[in-house]
Amino acid sequence: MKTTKGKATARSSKETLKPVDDKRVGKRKAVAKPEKSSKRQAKKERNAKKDPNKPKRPPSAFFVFLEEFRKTFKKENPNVKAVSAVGKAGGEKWKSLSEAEKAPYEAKAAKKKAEYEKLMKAYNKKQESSADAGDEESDRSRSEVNDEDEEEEGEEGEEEEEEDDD
DNA sequence: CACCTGATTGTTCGA
DNA sequence: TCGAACAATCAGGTG
Repeated sequence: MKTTKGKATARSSKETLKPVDDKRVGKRKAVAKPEKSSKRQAKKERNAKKDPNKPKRPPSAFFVFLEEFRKTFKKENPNVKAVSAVGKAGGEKWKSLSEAEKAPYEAKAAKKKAEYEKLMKAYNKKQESSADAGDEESDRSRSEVNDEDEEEEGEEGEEEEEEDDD
């Protein structure tokens, strides 16, 4: 367990309790290797192409919020051209939001994740098919999340808590 | 000309 | 269990 540090993945317990920032990765590039430009940010799948259909990670609630925030931010700050500016402002605002406010974003992120899981299945399948292709259909049949289950705004009825602290 | 970097947090996979 | 990487963005900077 190692609670002494547990700074990372502290979310399991209570990240908010202790400052997790600390710039753990600072620039997600040094940490492990202080030197060496190990900064590979996924380029443009140009030369990557390592995986035929590697599903891109779904935008987290923060990114969903950021997307909208960027519009607003740029709208009020069309002069700002630094992506870091939006990131900082977004991050700050994000922390300012209440769970209820983040709920809609999380819900959206949750949906993306659901789709991502589906893609992952296909992705894993593809890799496996590499060795032996042929029965992918049988296995996928049951594994497949039903053929056409478009829940859409179903929303399961969660969120919408309406905290209304005001 | 093309790719990398910065900056934010969250999520996800791998060892 | 923990860490490291990557997701969008966008313009500037570098090889």
